[in-house]
Amino acid sequence: MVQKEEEMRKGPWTEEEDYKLALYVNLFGERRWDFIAKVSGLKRTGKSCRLRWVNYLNPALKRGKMTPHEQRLVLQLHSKWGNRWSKIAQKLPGRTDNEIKNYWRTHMRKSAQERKKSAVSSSSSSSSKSSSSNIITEIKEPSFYDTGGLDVVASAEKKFNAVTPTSNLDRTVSRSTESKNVEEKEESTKFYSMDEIWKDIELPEENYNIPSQTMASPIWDYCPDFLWPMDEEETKMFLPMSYQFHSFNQEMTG
DNA sequence: AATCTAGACAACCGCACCTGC
DNA sequence: CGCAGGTGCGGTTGTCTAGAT
Repeated sequence: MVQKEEEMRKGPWTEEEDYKLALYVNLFGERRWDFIAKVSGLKRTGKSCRLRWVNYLNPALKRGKMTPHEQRLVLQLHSKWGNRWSKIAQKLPGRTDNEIKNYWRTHMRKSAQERKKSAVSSSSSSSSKSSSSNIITEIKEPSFYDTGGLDVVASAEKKFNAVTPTSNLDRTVSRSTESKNVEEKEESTKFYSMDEIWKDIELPEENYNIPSQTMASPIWDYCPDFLWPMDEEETKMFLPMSYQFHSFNQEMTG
């Protein structure tokens, strides 16, 4: 049933793997990942396929740097929800939880380092831990970028999340209504003053209208249009993968 | 030019939850 | 009700690259 572990590929995805995955996700939708992994002939786990799609191949993804607006949104939402990355990602179309998580991690580490420096240089006797900016904690502490203090809200919400539909789409739809309720609940919960948070980041207002540096996922640069509006070409997809990819390449190269 | 470092991004892992049997 | 498989999430680690030294 389950493929032997030694047969499963790990590590970076190749272009060919991306092609295959994109084709089969288009055929079967963004679900049944184990099934897709199996029928596509990819020596990857369903989990790995899903991750690759969600974080990289999904055409809805924005790529490139976070805009100042997005950066502020992340900070604002994180102050409300803590490390609920998927929840935060829902509010930033085209951004993944992984991307936001990475962004946060990188920038909080940076902020923490700067803070540490300034703390050392300004005062060596200050040992107060009740700083208003406790959103930033010491580097190398466990989960240093975890705000903490939101456990109550988080656990309450966890119970609220008990009803979860199956598909990604359903989940998103459901969560949008769900999160609204949660938001209503949380609206009254205390969160960090934004002034305190904004102090830690640059706020180039003038950059607001700068178009975000976005681009399609790399694979879409060379994926032909015929891939997405599916028609009789679908039948070809059921040919052996070696043939499919070969003919695909021929399409690409003319 | 070589090496070092930090940032950005990709991917894996473990756990929890959901669903169908 | 319990179990197994599928899926999603958060945490963590690995890799690549650009800039600094």
